[in-house]
Amino acid sequence: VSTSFAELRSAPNSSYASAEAGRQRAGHLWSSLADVCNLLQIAPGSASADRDIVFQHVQFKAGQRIFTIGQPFDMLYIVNSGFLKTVLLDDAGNEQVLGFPMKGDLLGTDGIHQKKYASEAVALTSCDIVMVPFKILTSLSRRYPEMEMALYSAISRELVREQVMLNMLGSLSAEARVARFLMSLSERFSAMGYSGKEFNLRMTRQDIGSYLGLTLETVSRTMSAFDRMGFIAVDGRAVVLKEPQTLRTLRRLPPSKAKAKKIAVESDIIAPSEKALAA
Amino acid sequence: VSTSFAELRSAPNSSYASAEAGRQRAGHLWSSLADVCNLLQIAPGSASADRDIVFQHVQFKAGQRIFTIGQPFDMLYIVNSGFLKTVLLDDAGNEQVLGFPMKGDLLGTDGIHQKKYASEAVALTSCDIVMVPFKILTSLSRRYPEMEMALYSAISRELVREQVMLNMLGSLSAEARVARFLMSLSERFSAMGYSGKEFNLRMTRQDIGSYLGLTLETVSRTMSAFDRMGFIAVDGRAVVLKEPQTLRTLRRLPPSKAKAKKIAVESDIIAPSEKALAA
DNA sequence: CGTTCCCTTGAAATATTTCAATTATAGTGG
DNA sequence: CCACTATAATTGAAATATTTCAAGGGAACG
Repeated sequence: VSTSFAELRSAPNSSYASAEAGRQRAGHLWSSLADVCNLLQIAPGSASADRDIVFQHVQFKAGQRIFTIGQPFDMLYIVNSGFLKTVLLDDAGNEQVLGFPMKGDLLGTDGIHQKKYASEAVALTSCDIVMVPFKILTSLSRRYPEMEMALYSAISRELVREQVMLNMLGSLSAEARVARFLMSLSERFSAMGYSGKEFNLRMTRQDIGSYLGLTLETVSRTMSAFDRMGFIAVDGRAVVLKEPQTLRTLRRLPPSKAKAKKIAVESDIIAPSEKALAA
Repeated sequence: VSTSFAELRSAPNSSYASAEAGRQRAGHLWSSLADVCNLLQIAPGSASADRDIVFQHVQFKAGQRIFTIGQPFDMLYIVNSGFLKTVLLDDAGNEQVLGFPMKGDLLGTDGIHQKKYASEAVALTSCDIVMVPFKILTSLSRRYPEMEMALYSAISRELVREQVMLNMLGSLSAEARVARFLMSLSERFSAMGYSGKEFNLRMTRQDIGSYLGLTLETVSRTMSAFDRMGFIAVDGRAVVLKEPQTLRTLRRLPPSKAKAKKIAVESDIIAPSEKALAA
């Protein structure tokens, strides 16, 4: 089931590579409007009949930026293949990871407001990206109402996704955040037709930590703990989900219970398999 | 300068009042398209000439819900006056505060995607809200391109606002979050023509804490600390900003410095005014 | 004028970070 | 192809920020 995840994963994470931002070279592929609708999981409606409009693809290598903060906005991007991260940069140049776009995701919508991109997108692996000029999209909206709704819907979905993240950062423990992160990846891989049970992380612990509002050490420790508890098997970037249901519902290791376990372990009265949990 | 903030502020915070959700009574006011553009701070363009379309207002009292999670989406709302909070509810019924909309803010855009509202809006004070049927807005978009852009722009702005919140929750200390929250309120009050220096909080410490990913006690303590340090004067919900510049740039009390101060205080070698900071 | 909710403050508990050292992994160039 | 270097991941121990628990006082509302 799981397709070859053994692609390159260079991601040199070069902090200030805005020089290399932009198009690497003219892509060789083109997509029709129907292709794009399909990628975005939109019912194409009558718009799919439009054969006049095609969209160019561009390829990016790991580490390259699709667009950068402040760059004039005129284009939306749709991921056709590959994995990316979107980030905000503070004045000190520190990255705040906002998300990990993959196949079917729409990028760049945050640029509409100020006519400049508010975040930047970095390729974590080789990527194939469809370029969609915003002007063309709005003109299509006028001709095909279902395209209009699709665009609103895509942006609205992004909004909801961020709301869920805010909720997560505002209310969940480190364990719960990591657990949900893994499940979210799992679901997205499944939706793409890959295995939701076994997959490779494309981002560093640092990236995950930034995304979840945690330090990389906490992420590492939490994953190791999940491994010891038998919820997952983790080896570097390779992850196997063994108890998805546990991960899905994990909110926090109940403090009272945890305390009880700790005491129990100290007095050696519980099974060794449970010691890992309290350790 | 500061207008009468001494309105009612009941906000009984009644957790499950979905029964009272919806329109309180038919409003007596109506807005033209030009009024709406003005409220949203949009250049009206040719659309303002359209006198055929008017939008109804509705009044809400503190504690009432403008819309609730899961309710079928067909309407956007624009705040004409009053203060609200938008919240997410988890399965246990706990509120996660997403924002504090006020005059000029657009509500309900998160409902576009699933055709159901993803969050709910609760009045914190009496509110006057303009109802804008989404269908009418999209039909206007087709007639007036500047209306189309205005709508995209408003949603995009919301997206950026949430990104900034994610950054805040992911990377800032409790002190920095509270400081930025106060400055953000200040700027919004200023933009509305009120005093940005002195204002009343319309939300509880609980609400602020939820919004900032902190407990209400931490919010209270942090504000008290700012007061002791002379950055603000706080008395319940009344706030006076005394050193906005300090608040604006506050990232975290530098640990090394804080430690130095602590030691200094313990050995009684620094000025009393500085003791508050280390205490 | 009592009841309820809200705010403040302290002290102890605890989750998470920070600092530091070690091992693994991937990409580079001889 | 191998060694070399830089980046990434793991883990421990100590430091620290924030939460939790608890109690008292204050403001608002009916």
